[in-house]
Amino acid sequence: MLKKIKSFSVPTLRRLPLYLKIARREQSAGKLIISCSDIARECRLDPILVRKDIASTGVVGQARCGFPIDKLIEAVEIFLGWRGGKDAFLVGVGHLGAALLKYEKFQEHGLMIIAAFDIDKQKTKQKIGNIPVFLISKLPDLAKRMRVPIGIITVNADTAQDIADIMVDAGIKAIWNFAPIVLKVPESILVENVSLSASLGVLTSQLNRQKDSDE
Amino acid sequence: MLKKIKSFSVPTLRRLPLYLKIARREQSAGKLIISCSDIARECRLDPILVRKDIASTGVVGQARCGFPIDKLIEAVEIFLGWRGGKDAFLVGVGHLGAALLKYEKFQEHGLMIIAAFDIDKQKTKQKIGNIPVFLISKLPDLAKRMRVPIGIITVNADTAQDIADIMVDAGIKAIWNFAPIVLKVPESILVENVSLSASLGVLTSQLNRQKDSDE
DNA sequence: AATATATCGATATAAATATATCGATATATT
DNA sequence: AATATATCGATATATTTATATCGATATATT
Ligand SMILES: NC(=O)c1ccc[n+]([C@@H]2O[C@H](COP(=O)([O-])OP(=O)(O)OC[C@H]3O[C@@H](n4cnc5c(N)ncnc54)[C@H](O)[C@@H]3O)[C@@H](O)[C@H]2O)c1
Ligand SMILES: NC(=O)c1ccc[n+]([C@@H]2O[C@H](COP(=O)([O-])OP(=O)(O)OC[C@H]3O[C@@H](n4cnc5c(N)ncnc54)[C@H](O)[C@@H]3O)[C@@H](O)[C@H]2O)c1
Repeated sequence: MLKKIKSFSVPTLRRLPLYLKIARREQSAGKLIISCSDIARECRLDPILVRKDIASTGVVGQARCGFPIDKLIEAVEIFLGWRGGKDAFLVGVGHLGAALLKYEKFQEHGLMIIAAFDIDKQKTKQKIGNIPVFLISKLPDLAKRMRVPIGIITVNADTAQDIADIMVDAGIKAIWNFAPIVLKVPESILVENVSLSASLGVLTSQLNRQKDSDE
Repeated sequence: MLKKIKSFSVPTLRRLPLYLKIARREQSAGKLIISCSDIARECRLDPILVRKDIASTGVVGQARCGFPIDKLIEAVEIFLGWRGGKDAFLVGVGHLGAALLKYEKFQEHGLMIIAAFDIDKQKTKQKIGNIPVFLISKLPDLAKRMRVPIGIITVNADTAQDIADIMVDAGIKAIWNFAPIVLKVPESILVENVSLSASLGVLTSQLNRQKDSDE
């Protein structure tokens, strides 16, 4: 019974952060109202699609004018779970992991990376982006005590499953996975994969086809 | 007339790299044949979906057995444009850009980052991941002379459009954009965005909804 | 040799997503 | 004040994507 969560369209969830970014910028520029058409033009999307996406956050607009920016921002932030901020642990302080730790904008997305972990003792000697790095062995205890909901995986592909297992055991509910493998986790655990291969596949495949048709 | 390129499903293009990775691994392990069911199980997808995806690459299988791995790999690589390798320039040697430059696996995806560019002269003093870094002012001439098809954007959001303009002028055909903005480019230019906000939006939104239903 | 079974490939159906249409309404324009 | 217009919100349609069904076939099993 409880399983019947109203699930929202993933494409919608992926577009909303962009609308939010635009809305915030316009708000900073002093605007009080923004219309779906404005957003759609900038995103190069159909205004009807933007309106439907925004409708799913529950915010109500004004005919002929658009949406009050403050209400729109609030609704989208709440809908995305970006209000308040969620704690996260990052595991794998390598090239990519360090880049993420140094990225300051995640706070705008309600993500607080409060600690990082690595197996390499050298990495624990310094803070990165003002975030402390601990030995991976410390993760379970810390995660349980602090009830950290999100784990970020930036270790090598062949270690990623082990780290996922550790995270699940430690009570982490959602995993943001940058390693190029499909993690095996219990159904109740959310996994979102960032697959650069997938993205690159779209680009190069289309590039190839375009070239073929040119000649 | 020429515009009528048979376009393939983007979801399919995004899944194929994963199948390829699995196929390559199984080939290394000595296997000669692989079935859609095998791949589907590992990817946690419906075998029918995997079969349809693979069918779009044109490879033919054997009833009751599966696909010859070598033929499958060849077909997917060709389909994705990963055979031969495509040259790319990267602009913005900051935290993220440097991580990408140091990532060795892009060659497996047919991507050869042959040079990087930055506006900061300091960055040009050293190779990163064995890739030379030049001043951004050198890009147009080099790109034109070498006919580089792909540009990777890892500069700050507020500079990304300028860099895109420079790339388009320099004859680059496809842009892999890591900056969180929608680039304005001519229709003929391909753009693929890597949006961490989008990915994070899916994760946190679903996490929120799950939590709501728990209590 | 006969039978069972797993898989491909084609076709059909279902579900999800995107686009179109239309009335209502708030503002701007005449 | 009357009219035009841009936008919302709801509903309808079209398109895309995913899943199901079924016959053909190659191998394994009895
Ligand atoms: N660098 C990129 O641009 C890039 C791009 C796409 C995908 N990825 C993926 O991201 C992941 C990380 O890539 P990277 O380039 O940063 O690799 P990296 O080798 O630089 O970093 C991996 C880090 O993980 C740590 N680690 C290894 N095993 C561990 C364990 N058991 N517990 C804790 N820490 C452990 C290592 O010490 C290292 O610091 C890989 O899976 C890679 O495929 C990276
Ligand atoms: N670091 C991350 O984890 C991360 C995550 C998501 C998105 N991004 C996006 O990726 C981009 C880069 O992020 P970052 O953290 O690496 O930033 P960064 O500030 O570390 O790097 C930006 C680099 O671009 C260079 N640059 C600026 N203007 C330039 C110009 N006109 N020509 C050439 N080079 C120029 C800077 O000198 C710097 O080296 C940003 O758009 C950011 O939003 C980064």
